[in-house]
Amino acid sequence: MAEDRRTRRSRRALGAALIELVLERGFTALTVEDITERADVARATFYAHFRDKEDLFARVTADLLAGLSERLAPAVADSAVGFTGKPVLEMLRHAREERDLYRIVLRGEGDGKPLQMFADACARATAEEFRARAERNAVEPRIDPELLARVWVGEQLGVLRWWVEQETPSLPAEEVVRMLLDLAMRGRYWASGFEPSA
Amino acid sequence: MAEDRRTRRSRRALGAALIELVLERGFTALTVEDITERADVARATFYAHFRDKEDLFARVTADLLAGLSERLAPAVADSAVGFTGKPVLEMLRHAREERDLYRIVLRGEGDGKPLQMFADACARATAEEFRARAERNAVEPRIDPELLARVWVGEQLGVLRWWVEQETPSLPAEEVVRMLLDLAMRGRYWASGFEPSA
DNA sequence: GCTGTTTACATACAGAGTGTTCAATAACTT
DNA sequence: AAGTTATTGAACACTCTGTATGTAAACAGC
Repeated sequence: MAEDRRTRRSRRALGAALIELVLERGFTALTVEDITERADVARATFYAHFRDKEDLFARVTADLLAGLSERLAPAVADSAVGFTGKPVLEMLRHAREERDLYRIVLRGEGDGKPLQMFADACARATAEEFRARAERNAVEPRIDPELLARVWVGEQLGVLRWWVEQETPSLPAEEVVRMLLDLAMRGRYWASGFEPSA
Repeated sequence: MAEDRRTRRSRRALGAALIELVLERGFTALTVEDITERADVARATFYAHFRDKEDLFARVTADLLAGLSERLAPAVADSAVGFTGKPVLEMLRHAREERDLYRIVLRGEGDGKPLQMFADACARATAEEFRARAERNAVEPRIDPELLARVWVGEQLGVLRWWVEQETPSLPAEEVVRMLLDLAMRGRYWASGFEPSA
C-alpha cells in the first residue's frame, strides 16, 4: 500500500498546474478553480489534498528544497570549508533542471515566504561558518561575519535569479562558479581591472 | 487650490494604515476594510482614492522611490564613478528614516513587484556602468559585466535587508559602507583573513 | 461669514471566490 | 471479485470586492 495511484496523479497534476499558472499570471492572480481546471481535476478534489493554494505552493517548494539538499549533501561534504565551489555548482545544475520553479521562488511569488526563509537559513549557517573560521584561526575579522554572510547570500541569490531568468543562459554554470570564486578571492575592483574611485 | 485638506488626510491615513498592517499581518492577508478601519475612514472613501489595495501600495512605494532618488541625486553626482560610497551611505540613511517601509519592500510584500523592479533597474544601470568602464579603459573584463552587476545589486540588497530588519542596527551606516568598500576592493577571503579553500 | 464645490459617509447591491458537505460513481488494491 | 478509497458535481453559507447611491459635512475663494 505505497500510495494510491489516483492520489499521486491528482497531486502531481495540481502541482504542475500551479507552476504553469504562476509563471503565466502570478500567484496572487490565481484562483483554486484556475488551478483545478488546468490540472483537469474537480475543485472538491483540490480540497481533499490541500487546505488552500498557499498550502499547495508550500508543499511544492518544500519538495524542491528537499531535492536540493539531497543533491547538496555530498558536495558540501567534499569541499569542507568555503561554500563557493562544488556546492554552488551543484545548485546551479539543480536550478537548470527545475528552472520554472526556481524562477517562481526567486521572484518571491507566494508572498516571498519560501525565498526569505531559505535566504535567512543560508545566512545564519554562513555566518556561523565565518565565525567558526575566525575562532579556528584566532583572528579578529575586520568584517562583521553577519554582514559578510548577508553579502555572500545576497550575491548568490542575485546571480542565481539572473541566471535562471535568462531564456538561454549567457554563461555555463561552470563559468559562473569560476567568476564567483575569482571575485571572492580578489575583490571586485581588481576583477574588473580598475582601481577604486571613491 | 493646492490640494484639499480632506484628501490629504484620507490619503495619508490610508497609507500609514497600510504600512502598519502589512508589518503586522502581511500584505495578502489584508482586506480593504482592515485598512479603512485602521485609518478610520469609510470604505467608500478608499475607492474614491485608489483602485484597490495594490494600487495604494504601488503609490506608497512610488513615493518612497521618489524620495530616495531625490536624496541620491547629489551623492551620485559627487562620487562620479563607483557607487559604493556616498550613494550607498545616503541610501542607508534613508532606510533608517523609513525603516518600516523598507522592511516591507525588502521582504517582497505585495508580490515583490516593487522590489524586483527596483533590483532589475539597478542591475541594468550597474551593468551599463561596468561596460562603460571597460570601454573607457580598453580592457577585456575577466568577469562578465552582467554577472558583476547582479553580484553588486544582490550584495547591496542582502545587506540592506539584514540591516533594516535588526531591531537596533548592530553596525552604524558608516561602518557598513566601510566594510562594503573594503570587500569590493580586496575580496572576501582576504577580508576575513583566510586563504581560499576549494 | 456666505456660497458653490468637493469630499466623506453610510448603505445597499451584484458578482466572484472560498472552503465545506454530501451522495453517487469510478478507480484502485489485495 | 470484493472491499476500500478517491473523485466528482452540486449545493451551501460566507467573505470580500468594486460600484453606485443620496445625504451630510468640510472645504476654498470671495
